[in-house]
Order: sequence, then C-alpha cells, then structure tokens
Amino acid sequence: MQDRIEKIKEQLHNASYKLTPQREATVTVLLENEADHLSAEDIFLKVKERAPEIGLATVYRTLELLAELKVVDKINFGDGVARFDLRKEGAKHFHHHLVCMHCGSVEEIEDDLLEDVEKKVENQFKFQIVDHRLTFHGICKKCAAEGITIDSLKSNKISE
Amino acid sequence: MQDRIEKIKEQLHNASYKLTPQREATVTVLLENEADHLSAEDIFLKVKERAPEIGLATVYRTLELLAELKVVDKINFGDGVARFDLRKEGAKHFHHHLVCMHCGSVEEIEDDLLEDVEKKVENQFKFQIVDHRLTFHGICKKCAAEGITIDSLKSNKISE
DNA sequence: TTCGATGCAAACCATTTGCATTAAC
DNA sequence: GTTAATGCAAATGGTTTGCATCGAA
Repeated sequence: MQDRIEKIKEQLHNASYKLTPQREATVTVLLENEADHLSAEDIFLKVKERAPEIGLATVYRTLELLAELKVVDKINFGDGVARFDLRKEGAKHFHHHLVCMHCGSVEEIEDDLLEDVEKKVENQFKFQIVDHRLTFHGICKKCAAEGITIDSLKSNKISE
Repeated sequence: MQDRIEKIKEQLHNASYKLTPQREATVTVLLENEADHLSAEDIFLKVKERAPEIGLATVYRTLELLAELKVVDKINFGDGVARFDLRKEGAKHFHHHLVCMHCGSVEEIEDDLLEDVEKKVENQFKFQIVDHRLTFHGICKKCAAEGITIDSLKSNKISE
C-alpha cells in the first residue's frame, strides 16, 4: 500500500499540486477503505480522526482533484450523495456495481463485461465511448438467503 | 397518444390515486416531450404554461408517484439534477443512454443490450437483478463530425 | 362530506464559494 | 517570498416538508 501512496503523491506532484498533509490523509483514508464506497462526509469523518483540524471543504476539493487525476471515480447510486471509488491502477474503466435494493450493500465487479456491447454501440450509433457506468439493482446473495424476494420490495426506490 | 394518457389515468385510478388536473397536465407534458430528458424544473415550467397555478412541489410529488407506478424512470446523469424518462409500455428495463461529454446531448438506446451480461451476473454473483442502469459517456456523432476528439476533452467531468 | 391533493413558504442537506489566513515550494 | 491550499462560514440549488386550504370521489 505504501507504494500506492507514493505513486499518487507523484501524480499530484507531476500535475504541480502541492503535497499537503490534508491531501495525504485523505488518500490514506481512501486506500484504507478501498472496499467501501464512502461519501465525502464519510471520508471527512475518517480523515478528521487522523487530522482533526481538516475542513469539509478541503475534503471536497481534494476529492475533486483526485477525480481529475483519475485516482478516484465519483459515482452516484441515486441516493443523493456522491461516493468515491478508488480506481485500480491502470484500469481504463469504472467497475460495475451490484446494489442491493434491500440492504443497500454495494458489490463490485472487476471484469469488464461490456467489451462486446461497446463495440456494438460504437458501430451502430457511431458514438465514441470514453467510459461507461453500469449498475445493477436487485437482491444480493445475503438478502436472498434471508428470504427477501423481488416481490417483497415495495415501491420503486431504485433511483431517486 | 390519447390512449396512453388513458392508460396512465387508469393506473393512477387502480392505485387509488385521484385524477387531478395537475397530474393530467404533468402526464401530458411528459408525453409531449418523450424524446427529451426533462428535469423536474423543466417539467414544472412546461406544465405552468398549461396550468399556471401549479406549484413546483406538486410536480415533484407527481413525478415521484409516476416513478412508483413505473410510468417514468428517474435518472441521474451526474449533473446534480434528476431527469425523468417515460418508460415504454411494457418495458421491463430502463433504456440505456449515450451522453455526449462535449455537447451534453443524450441519445437513447431502446434495445436491451445486456441480456447476456445479466445472465452472467446472476450466475456468477448469485445476484437477482431487478433492473439496471447503463450509461455510456463519450463523443456523439455530431460532435465527432465537428472535430471534437477524446483528447480535446480536458478534465474528468463525467460523473460529478 | 371526507380525506387525499395542492400551493406556498420554510426547511433540508449535499456541495460550492468567498475570503482572510496559512504553509508548501 | 509567492502562490496555492486551507478552514470557516455563508451562499447555493435541487428537493422535501409542514400546514392551512381546496376539491375529487
């Protein structure tokens, strides 16, 4: 993990951004919680444990900057908060997500399932794809095991 | 178009919602602008031309209700505003979208391109899919013809 | 007549911004 | 020493909510 921090520091440096302790703390928090999909507020709280004087605005500014450098992806599952997802080194695309409509858990899919679909879209619609977003909404393994079914979900809370 | 309004009225009625002139005007506006992806504010302004006394809150409440009945889909392209998309009759899924990163235009894809991918996900991850969201971000035919290239797009403005 | 629906204004809440201060380079 | 970065508080903007009134059934 240490060298991932170093690499990100280097990217900041190459883009002539300053290496502040606040930025370092934010990156560290992101790396430590790679499996989660934290919101800016979540990240702020975790960074605060490590650097209590940090302001929320700085976290927002840092996350924006990291998105610009494609270190993180800003994603939106439709619940009104942006979430931040560390991009795998060298990954060309966002990964896909499985969002459980019952418990809200988010699972990631690393594989790029869309290669064929993308070719089709590029040919058929003459649209040059830069990136994509793919999210499946449904019922996760765990909830299904607990007897949750599609029918037991009431209203259409998918998107917001 | 008239019978689509009738069908939607019937759905409202079946769910024991009242058929108010405001709701009717909102549905009419949605049908008249089916090709667009209007925001609540856009819809409000158009409904206002037809029923000047309507309030923005009513439009929001009506759209929420129509989403619940799966008459419309609430979508979020990451620009901070929800957009509303009339669902095709009997369509099981959201349609996919091609969002141009240069001019912001949104094109729809009616075909369900994800059947194979969904099967794979259901088997591999034991995740029961209810619906999906798929958006491609890139450069549309029109902008490409005007010489816009992927490289001419600067920062990562995809998601917000 | 009754209870859900409406309009208005105020409340909310995630995010952004202005500005004086601080600190990385 | 310069200039970008920070922290704070205020502003923003889409969306929601409380409440008195209204009107569809």
